[in-house]
Amino acid sequence: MTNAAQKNQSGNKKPRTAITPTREEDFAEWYQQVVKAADLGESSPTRGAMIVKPYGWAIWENMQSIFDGWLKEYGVQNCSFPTLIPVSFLSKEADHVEGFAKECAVVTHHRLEAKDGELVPAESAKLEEPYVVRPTSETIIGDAMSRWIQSYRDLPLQLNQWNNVFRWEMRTRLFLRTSEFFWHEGHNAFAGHEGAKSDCLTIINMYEKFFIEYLAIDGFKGIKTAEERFPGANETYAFECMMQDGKALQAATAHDLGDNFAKTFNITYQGQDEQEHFCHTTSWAFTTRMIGALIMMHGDDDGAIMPPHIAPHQIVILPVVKEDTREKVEQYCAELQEKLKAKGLRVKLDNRDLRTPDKMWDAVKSGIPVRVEVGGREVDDNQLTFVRRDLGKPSKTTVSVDEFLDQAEKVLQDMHDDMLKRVREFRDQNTHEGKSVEDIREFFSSGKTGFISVPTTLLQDDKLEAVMSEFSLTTRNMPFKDDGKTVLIAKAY
RNA sequence: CGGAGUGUAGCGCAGCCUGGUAGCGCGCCUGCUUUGGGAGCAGGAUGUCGGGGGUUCGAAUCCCUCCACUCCGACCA
Repeated sequence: MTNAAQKNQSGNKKPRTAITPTREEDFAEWYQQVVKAADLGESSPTRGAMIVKPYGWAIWENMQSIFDGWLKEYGVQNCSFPTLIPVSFLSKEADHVEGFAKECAVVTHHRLEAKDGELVPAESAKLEEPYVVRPTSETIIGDAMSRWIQSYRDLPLQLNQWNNVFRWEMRTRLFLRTSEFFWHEGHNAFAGHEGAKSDCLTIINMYEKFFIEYLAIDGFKGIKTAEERFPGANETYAFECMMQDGKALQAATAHDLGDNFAKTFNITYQGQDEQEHFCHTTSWAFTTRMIGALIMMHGDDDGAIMPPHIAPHQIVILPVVKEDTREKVEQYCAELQEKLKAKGLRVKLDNRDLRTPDKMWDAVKSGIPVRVEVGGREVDDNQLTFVRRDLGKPSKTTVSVDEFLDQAEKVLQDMHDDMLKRVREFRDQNTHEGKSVEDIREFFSSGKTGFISVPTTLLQDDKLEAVMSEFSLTTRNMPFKDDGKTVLIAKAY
């Protein structure tokens, strides 16, 4: 740690950056500090599981409400299945078992009893068949589908649930990988493979659109290699993003399960041909991990930067009061908030009894897109001063209230567009082309970070595996844009 | 789950080697002055030293054990 950073942490000197360390000094530690500084979440007494704090949850709620609307538009219906799944269900699909068995929490009793001053599972209350806390719900939904679908007229069946799942992860990081996480899981059934495949493509395109338009993030849409597929899937479509440290993060997936689960759970329908057929099913999801992605893709050394269209608060108003101006400034700010709210904007008025600089840094660290400062001068001139979070102090502008009301939406949209542009430039600048296994070795041994794009034919190269394990690399996906002729290789979260 | 490290006030840490029942900075509370890029002075509150066991007259400190967290792997959204 540098001297400056130490002073920063002890709080004695004016800090260089609001977050210590900087991204360059220690990206992993920077990430954790940003999560803490923005008050998004924290670890919990339950091993590996996180507490999502109100500000973090507000982001998730915004993601939910927007995407949920899109799903309904597409024809998907929400529903709810049990958190606990009979063990026998999970063991029915061979690949699926292999994928999830080793990370399942298991419920074996239904009662506790006091023993030596402690509560322990009661022997007499042992379950005939244990349950697993769902790691994902293909099995229990597959079972229901087998009963719900009888005729071709019942298809397609499109279901979704917003819930939490549990996977006993060995190594956890807040929002990126926790033993419990929140997501939506969609499960659709179709008459044939055509429907399932086109469903996956529709969904992955919806994810892409959502990420671009609301989260200001872009990445690579493509198909997973066989090794990286979801357990039990015939094909996995994935959206891969590049974090600011050059590592990859899988942002969303859609799985073409073929008739694998239909065969295991007997999901069949009678067609117009009077014959019995197996359905083709899909499953797809994105998770609270996206909150981590927002931090790692947009954040800077002063903390989080929230994309305007998903930000819990798009604008924060800071009253800058002196004793003699307090009353008029506070009233002016309250009116300003109402006017902005009337335009459909999410506006926070920070009336807390704190010094202005403290409130200001709070707004900076939590990444509120636009900060509005109002002091006695502005009140007298019917003006306000605003700053864009991503541009910082140099973007400070003083305008009349009317002007701001007119342009607020545009300021937010401009910020969104700039954020997206920066993300795309970063992605493109850090995606390199390679032709051979040697190119991969050279790239990663040079200490460079990012993705390397190589011909798919290299997957058959005997020497590939050695390089992959030498640098802890993974194949991310085979991007659509190259028609499956290339595969992206990177370190991953 | 393998390797490494860390658990002491809300946060960051010192004290541990050489046992004698706790300290610093920030934060927090009160008062006054302040408030537009992290304020100043003065007073004040806060700890079962991660849990359990052992050694000892006495344990934050020594020993055993469990747990949690962080980092690097393996596994995965």
